[in-house]
Amino acid sequence: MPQPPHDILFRTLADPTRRAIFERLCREGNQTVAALTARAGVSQPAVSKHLRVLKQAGLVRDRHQGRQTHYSAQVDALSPLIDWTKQMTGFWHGRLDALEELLDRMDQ
Amino acid sequence: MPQPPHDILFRTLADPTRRAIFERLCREGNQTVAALTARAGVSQPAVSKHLRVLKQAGLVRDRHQGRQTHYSAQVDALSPLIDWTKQMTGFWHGRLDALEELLDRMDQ
DNA sequence: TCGACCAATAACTCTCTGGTTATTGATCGG
DNA sequence: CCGATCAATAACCAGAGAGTTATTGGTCGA
Repeated sequence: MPQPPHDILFRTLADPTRRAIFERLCREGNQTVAALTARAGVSQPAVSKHLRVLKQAGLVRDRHQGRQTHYSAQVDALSPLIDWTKQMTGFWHGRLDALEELLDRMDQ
Repeated sequence: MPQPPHDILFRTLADPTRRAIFERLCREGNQTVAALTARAGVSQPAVSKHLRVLKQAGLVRDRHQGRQTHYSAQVDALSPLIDWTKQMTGFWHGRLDALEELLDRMDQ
C-alpha cells in the first residue's frame, strides 16, 4: 500500500538543495551537471545523487552528449501534486462543518 | 535565508503518516487525538508530535475542550504550495526552449 | 476526593538520508 | 596515445527525525 504518486513527489521536493536544483532547471532550462554544481553549494557527487532522485520521481530528464549530461525539468510530473491539493481543498469545501470551523474560530 | 513558506509545507507533508493525519482532517473534519490515534497505526505520542508539526506549519488548528483536544485542517495554509507549483509551471511555459525540450525528446 | 482517562512532554533508540572524499568509466583535446 | 575533464558510483560518516515507553498535568465521573 505504499507510494501513491504524490508521496514520491513530496519526499523528493522536501529537501531544499534538491528542490533548488529543480527550480533552477524550471527557471533556466537545460543545465549540465557542472553548471548545476557550480551554484548548488554542495559537491558534484551530491548533485548527481539529487539528480538521480529527481529523475526517479520523473521530475527531470537527462540527455547524454559526449562526456557531459544535460538535465531538464519535466513540469508535467508535478500534476499529482496539483491533484492532491485540489482534492484536499475540495474535501474541505465539500464538508458541512466548514461552518462549524468558522464558529470554532469565533470563540477561538 | 532559510525557510520560505513552501519549504515548511514540503517538509511537513513529506512524512506519510503525518500527511495521512492531515488528509483525514480534510476529509472528515474535526477529530480528537484519540480518534486520530485509533486509525493512525502509531502510538498516541507519535500522533501528538505529528499534530504539533502540522500546527507549526499552520496546517491544523486545535481547540481544547475539557480533557480532549479537537484538531481541524486549515486548507488555506496550502496556498504557498499552490503558488510554488504555479510558478514552476509558469517558468517552464515561459521559456523559449520548451521547443528545445521537444526536440530533445525526439532524438531521446 | 479518588481513580480513570486524555493529551502532551521527556528521554531514549534506531533508521534513513544528505553530505563527504576517493575512485572509476568515458570522452575530449593535443 | 595521454593527460585532463565530466559525471556516476562506492564507501563511509553524522545529524535529523520518526518511532517507542514512561511520565506528567489536567479534567471528568462516581
